[in-house]
Amino acid sequence: MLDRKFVLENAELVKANCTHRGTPAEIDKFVELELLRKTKLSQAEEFNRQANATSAKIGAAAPAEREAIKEQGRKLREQKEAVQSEHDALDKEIAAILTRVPNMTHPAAPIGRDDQANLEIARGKTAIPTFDFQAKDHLQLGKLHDMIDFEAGARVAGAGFYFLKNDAVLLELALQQFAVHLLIKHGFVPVSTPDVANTETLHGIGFIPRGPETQIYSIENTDLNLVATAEITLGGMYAGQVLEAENLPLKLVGISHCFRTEAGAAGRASKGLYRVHQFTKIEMFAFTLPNQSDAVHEELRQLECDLFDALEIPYRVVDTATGDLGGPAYRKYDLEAWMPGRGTAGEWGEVTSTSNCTDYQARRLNIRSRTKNEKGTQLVHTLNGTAIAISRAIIAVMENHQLADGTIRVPAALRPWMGKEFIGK
RNA sequence: GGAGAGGUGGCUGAGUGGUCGAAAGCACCGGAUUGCUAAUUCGGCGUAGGAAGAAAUUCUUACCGCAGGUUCAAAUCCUGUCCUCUCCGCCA
Repeated sequence: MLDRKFVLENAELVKANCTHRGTPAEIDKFVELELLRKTKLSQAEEFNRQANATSAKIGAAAPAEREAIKEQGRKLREQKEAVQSEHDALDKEIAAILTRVPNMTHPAAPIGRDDQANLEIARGKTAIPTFDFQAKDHLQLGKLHDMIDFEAGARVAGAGFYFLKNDAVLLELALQQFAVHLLIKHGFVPVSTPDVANTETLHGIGFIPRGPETQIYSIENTDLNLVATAEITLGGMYAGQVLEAENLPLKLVGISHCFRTEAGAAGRASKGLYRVHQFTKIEMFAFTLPNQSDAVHEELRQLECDLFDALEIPYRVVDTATGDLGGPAYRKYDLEAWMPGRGTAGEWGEVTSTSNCTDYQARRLNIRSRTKNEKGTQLVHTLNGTAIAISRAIIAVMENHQLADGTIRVPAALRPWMGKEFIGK
């Protein structure tokens, strides 16, 4: 959520930003309602002030006068209530508009309508593999080594669910170990988070559960939802808290399962593990001071690159265009790994995403920082970044490291955790 | 899941209808003082919003887990809810 005062004072900027983002928002209406709300607020406060003053007199007043003063107080409170309810109605309407206004955008982010305008800004260290044999996709490789069972997943939970088996399980554990250990070395605090979160927390992060087209599974007759990413729980972890500035940036690496309904994704054909209803993810999250967030964002991007370089997976880094940014993101980088089994001769597929959300999430979650010996507090900035989304990382590892005989070479970085050099030998 | 207790400022902890944004202590900040030194003393010290001002600052509203209610007036009374603790039950 943006700051109301900021929107009011920068209506034209915000409007232009909404246009670039492709999210129409009623900024003019917001300005009109907000100005009205402010006058209502002052009126209500003035009535309240008078009423408080009146109440204060009663204790000292002579008994004979009390009834008259009480009556006066009653009237003032009634007037206050009347104005207050007008104010509250406006406030609700304003909040609804504001919820739909996306974050402002980093000036360097490419402007464009959709992912076609995304800008490739870097490539990984590993070259796209050229196979002198017919490359298999991860489904074929998985079948060969009995690693993935979609049929059983469907029996138990429906289409889009799966069982990992045998070496896929070792691969999942190895990827987790590898990523978590690397991030701990970079000062991240490892966290294993709840896989459910209440609706307020989801709203704070910018998700809208229980609506049409929602990506979120909700648990019936409760206020709980299955998390779509540990970003939700990691961000919510410090909701309402004031963090000491000297402890920032605070960097967390969370492990959680992620659940996504993929409603509305039916048209986006994808096979195998690429788009599934549940996967495990290692997620980075950071709370920073405002002047730290750009640097930490670059750090998260670099860490994602380090991880995929170490996995010897070819990738490109994309600077996400305005129209393709999620609501809370100020700037977003995606890593797209080369997946030889996608399309006819391989395609890029998104494997990580890191966003600087500035104070957009912190405002609703009310996460602030305090600097020693300084008065007041300020909203922190929040950032998130995928370290390893297991399902997609597995695709990239299996497909890029396959050999002519169908065995899969385990990248050196994973061998200590896998305990083997090849899958299928 | 059942029974009981409790949620107050950075911390401890008073406060059961008006004089309470809230005693006291600790911590912290500023000044003074100091040959007995983890001392003494004076003062300051919550957060958010609004108004005025160039600014220091001043005025004002809200906030005592959260949401409602009663009342001219609520930290204080009532209802709901969340959380914590203790005991019991169940259990990986």
